Amino acid sequence: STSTQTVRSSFPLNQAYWGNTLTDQSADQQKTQFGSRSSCLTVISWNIDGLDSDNVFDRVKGLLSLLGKYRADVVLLQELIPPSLKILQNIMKDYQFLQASEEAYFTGILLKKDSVQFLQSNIVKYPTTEMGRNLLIANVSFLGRPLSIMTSHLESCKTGSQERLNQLRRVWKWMKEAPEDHSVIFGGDTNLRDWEVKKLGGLPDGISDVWEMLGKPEESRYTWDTSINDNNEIPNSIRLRFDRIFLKPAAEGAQLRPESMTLIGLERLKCDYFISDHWGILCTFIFGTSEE
Amino acid sequence: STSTQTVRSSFPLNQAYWGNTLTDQSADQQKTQFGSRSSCLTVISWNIDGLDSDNVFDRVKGLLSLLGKYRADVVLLQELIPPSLKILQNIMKDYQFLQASEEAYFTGILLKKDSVQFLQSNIVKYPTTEMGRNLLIANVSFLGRPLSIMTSHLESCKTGSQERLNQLRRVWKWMKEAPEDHSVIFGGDTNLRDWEVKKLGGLPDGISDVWEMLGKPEESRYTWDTSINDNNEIPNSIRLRFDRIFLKPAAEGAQLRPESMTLIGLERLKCDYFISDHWGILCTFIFGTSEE
DNA sequence: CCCGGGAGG
DNA sequence: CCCTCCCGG
Repeated sequence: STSTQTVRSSFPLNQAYWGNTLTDQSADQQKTQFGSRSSCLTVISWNIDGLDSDNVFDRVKGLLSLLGKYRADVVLLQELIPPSLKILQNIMKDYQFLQASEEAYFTGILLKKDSVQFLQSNIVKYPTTEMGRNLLIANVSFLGRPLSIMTSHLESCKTGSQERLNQLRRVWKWMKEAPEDHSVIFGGDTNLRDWEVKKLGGLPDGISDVWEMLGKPEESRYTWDTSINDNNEIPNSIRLRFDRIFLKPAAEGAQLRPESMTLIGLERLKCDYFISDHWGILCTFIFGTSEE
Repeated sequence: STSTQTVRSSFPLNQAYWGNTLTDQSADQQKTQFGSRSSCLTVISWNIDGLDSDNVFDRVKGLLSLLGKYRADVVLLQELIPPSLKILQNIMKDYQFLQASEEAYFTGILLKKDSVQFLQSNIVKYPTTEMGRNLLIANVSFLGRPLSIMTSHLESCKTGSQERLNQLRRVWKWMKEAPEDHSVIFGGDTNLRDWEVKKLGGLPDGISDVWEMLGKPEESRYTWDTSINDNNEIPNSIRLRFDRIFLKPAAEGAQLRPESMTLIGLERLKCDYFISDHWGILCTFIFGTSEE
């Protein structure tokens, strides 16, 4: 349609296709292209490095391109900043935006309106954070089933270990205390080192690490990888699994289980930067029984 | 005698009195003054901060003054450097010197010849030290009883924790494997934090921390204390019990037990420095039965 | 030989 | 947002 063309030309990206004027037909085709079915839940989690002010516009364009390509039901973003948020909101009219703050940088939950029904949200404070971090929660309905969606950007840097683990315990506590009939998905930049999780005695009963559930695929292990990503100009090759997705399935009924996990944002932009210093995680879930 | 005067005047310290020409009478008076008896073993352990090149001569003079004041049977030094060692050797003719290395800085054991009979020595390597540290052992006879005397300067700094604990395990192993009829005394700069000992499950059976045996006296707790000692110009007040003495009594016969522990080197020199950034430990032991 | 922060790789 | 080194406190 003309209006669709207008949206495209006002935002000149080769792969960009956005707007609430997009026909249902083309949206469905899009979903089919990436193997989704209507019972499949697609989640993206991504620290988009709002603290890096270089090439911000190019990087947001690249982000929009990929978000448009995958059209995830739920997008969990960390290090959103007001200008980038504004751009996303202006383009992604078919998503509902929740944000954990208005200032500096913060997390956000984007819910695809046509598949995810927003019910309520909650912002949980981390009382001792020195970096303004918190936990953002959205309770939603997806295919008639209740979901709790959570995201956070846990305290950064090796030196933040103690505080980060306090925050992680709080995340797990909120996951555990979610209603039993809710499937709970946490996705975010945890800044975790494996030894830190070990230090807490591993994951609590009932909560799983989605990457581990999928058999620890090497190709989607490291979400922060300076051997490839040089946005930060770090000469050493360091690879860490900072970004993680945790799942607590509902106690009864069809169980949500992970189907795939892929890293996104691996392509270099024309400006030679990557969209972020983190790769994004694209994760699909499906409702099923243990029998199938 | 004239030669004694010569020694004194060639090393102009108010409190210095040294030389193998010192009369037995004055030596005994000296010992009596500090409460020693012939069955009492006096041990000094001290990291004399050879890595600090400021006021070296003044500091060595101060050290000599105190070593002369106490005339310990055994002196365990860490951070000896060749020039300081040479001065000590030239003055302290009544001591036998053992050193763990010839280069850089190293530990030494000084044995008072008229009370301690040297039998043999051993230098144990720490295979993974990054700071050239090792364990120096002397087997001696004191009052006809066999003693194992050990000293070491365990890996420094908070970051050296892992290596330091490896070294500590090795020290304890050598203490445990000393002959059963030997009393074993380790004294040195362990650089230990209390949580590190806890991490190893505490002291092994049969080995005790002398400061703990004496009831953890607060006044001899912290051997490194920047609230008083400003040699390192550290503005924060940090107090740590880096320097420790471990004891493994002989399996049979009269048991060596600690009698007192005092910190030394607490006075400021004329140059306004302390002798070292560490206090020294002055410790007395006595042979006795558990009945007395 | 404490700790933290800042620069450079 | 990695690490190491250096400096100042």
